[in-house]
Amino acid sequence: MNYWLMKSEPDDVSIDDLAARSDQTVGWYGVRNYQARNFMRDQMQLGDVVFFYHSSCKEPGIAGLATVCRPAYPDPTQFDTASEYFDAKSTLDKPRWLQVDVCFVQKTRLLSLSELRSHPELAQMMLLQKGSRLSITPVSAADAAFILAKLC
DNA sequence: GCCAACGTTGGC
DNA sequence: GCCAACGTTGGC
Repeated sequence: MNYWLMKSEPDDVSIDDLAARSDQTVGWYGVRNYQARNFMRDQMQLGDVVFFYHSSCKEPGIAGLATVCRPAYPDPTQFDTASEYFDAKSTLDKPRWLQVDVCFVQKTRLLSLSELRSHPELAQMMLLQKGSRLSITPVSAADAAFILAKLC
């Protein structure tokens, strides 16, 4: 089992939005970065733990926990000409972009980015590296345990 | 709104 | 294959 940090803009999908869905599940659409896609394609497994991170907002940070409840499959928005995520270079038999489904586990207190940075134990987290912009990053088991302890 | 850092594109 | 120009991310 692996641990991941996945960024979502709360104006788009927040942890509350996820909790409010009838199936408490969301397809993680819109990833248009190859490295992030490859994490989903090659490494994400059913049951992996997801730290649900709110980005591009007033208080960026970890806002809840989720789990991977469907492994990678084609992101439907790449075929939707009305979508901002439409990709003309993608075809049905050769889709470029993938998504996983993520299922709500629980909302947590907000563990802010500044608080994450304040812990030297987490200094090597990919999220915290200078210039890191990836929307999906792996979290080591040790870092995950540390974060989970801080969330409770 | 600014801007640093990174990713992608496309001409050569 | 190089690399300049451009686009995007995302914290501040």
